[in-house]
Amino acid sequence: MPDSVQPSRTRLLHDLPLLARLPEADIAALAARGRTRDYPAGGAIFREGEPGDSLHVVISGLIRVSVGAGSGDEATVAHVGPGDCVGELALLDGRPRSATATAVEPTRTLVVDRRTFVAWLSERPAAALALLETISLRLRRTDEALADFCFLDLPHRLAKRLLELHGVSNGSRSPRIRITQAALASMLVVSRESVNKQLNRFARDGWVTLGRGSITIRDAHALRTFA
Amino acid sequence: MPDSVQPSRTRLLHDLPLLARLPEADIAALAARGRTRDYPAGGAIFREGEPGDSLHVVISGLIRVSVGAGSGDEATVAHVGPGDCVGELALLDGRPRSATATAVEPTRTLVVDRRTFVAWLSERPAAALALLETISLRLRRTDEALADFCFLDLPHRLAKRLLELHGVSNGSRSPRIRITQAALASMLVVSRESVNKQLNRFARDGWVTLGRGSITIRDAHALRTFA
DNA sequence: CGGCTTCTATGAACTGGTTCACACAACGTG
DNA sequence: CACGTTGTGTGAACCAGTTCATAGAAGCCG
Repeated sequence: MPDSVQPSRTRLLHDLPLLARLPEADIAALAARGRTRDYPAGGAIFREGEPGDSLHVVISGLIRVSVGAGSGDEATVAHVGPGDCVGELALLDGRPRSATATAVEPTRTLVVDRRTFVAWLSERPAAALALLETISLRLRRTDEALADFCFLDLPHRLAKRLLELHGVSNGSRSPRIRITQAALASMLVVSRESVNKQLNRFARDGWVTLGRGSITIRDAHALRTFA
Repeated sequence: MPDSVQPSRTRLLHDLPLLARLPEADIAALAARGRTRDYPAGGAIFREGEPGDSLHVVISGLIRVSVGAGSGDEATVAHVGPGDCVGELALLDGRPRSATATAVEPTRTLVVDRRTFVAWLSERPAAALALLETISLRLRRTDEALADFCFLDLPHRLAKRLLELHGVSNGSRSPRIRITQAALASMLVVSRESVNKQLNRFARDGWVTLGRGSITIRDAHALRTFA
């Protein structure tokens, strides 16, 4: 592999929350052992139930992580972009994929397989500790998502989700969220129609304004106190 | 601490799924540093939101783990008995408790605090790896619970849960599950009445028979194919 | 430009589960 | 043994969110 690729890969892994706090050298060692792979828009990275033993770090593009319900029904669990990763669970425990990952846009990933990763990890105790902490946090977030889903009705969940989406894109300083109502519905695991009706209620209150393929937060404070 | 206590503690930790695959000596080292604590029936081990930095391994008794919803509404997340543990998340990431743990019966636990645990762990890379795998599995199970809750209706979730409860008590070879319908409802996060009505439907089909404080599985196969 | 596809909007009928309001049976205890 | 307490059984009214049906508006492309 050309030397020129190496530094950017290292930086990529370094920005990965999963590994963020590790020494540079360790990360470089891991990056050196990965391979890149490309997927077209709509291409499958992996599917629920498949045996899986690799971690994908997104270099560029966007991946949608979803779980299905047997019947065509499915829910979007997460979107992951550059610097984040998918498939880390299969990496750690070697079990079949628990979700499906699909490229939404043309996407390039850095692939690290289980054997490589475990070998690398077993000689770096500090890395393992950091990983434990990261995975704990993720478990915690999932627990919270479960609780929200159990206890909160659609209006509250929607408000919460809007604020999250707003927060993510807040780096770009814009209150405008680029997302379709159908995609939002899939995240909240409700029907598109319900999302639409609730959004219009928020709009009537002046909390948001709606556009085709976008939602603009007008009163984040009101949304926050509501949620 | 008396020598006589030590071996049983070590065995206890050894049976803990979180640590099961570790060498005996490592486990003994950890057990030696813990302290036992006793709780009366109904006593609080810890509460949601509290700062937490300790792991409790149940020596005897039974603990109910629950999450609340602000409004008095709450859901039972798990029951943990001897050999299992609660509070491991706070241990790993030092965050506030994400759930409440209450002793259902008089309960004795072995307490290991964060500092102790991290010190112990950082000199045992293999342990960290095993832990990572264990936590991954737990994350996976939570994900699955979330998916079930999203996609399955009450009858299916109930059937599934009955089989799980049956499986747990299967060691004692009895198809009779000792649980009240209210407790079951709290696990499934539905009303007691709904559980009752569905149970009676199952009973009409001859799949279960109901008693005061107990449910007896008559046709596990039918339940399984249904769920 | 005209025509297709995607996205938003909205109402009507339906449904799974909730809350409320009971009735009743089993158990425990003064 | 009478009485509170805990647990089960059931119907009626209600409600949040679903499905179905339909319509218009915005963008995309030959």
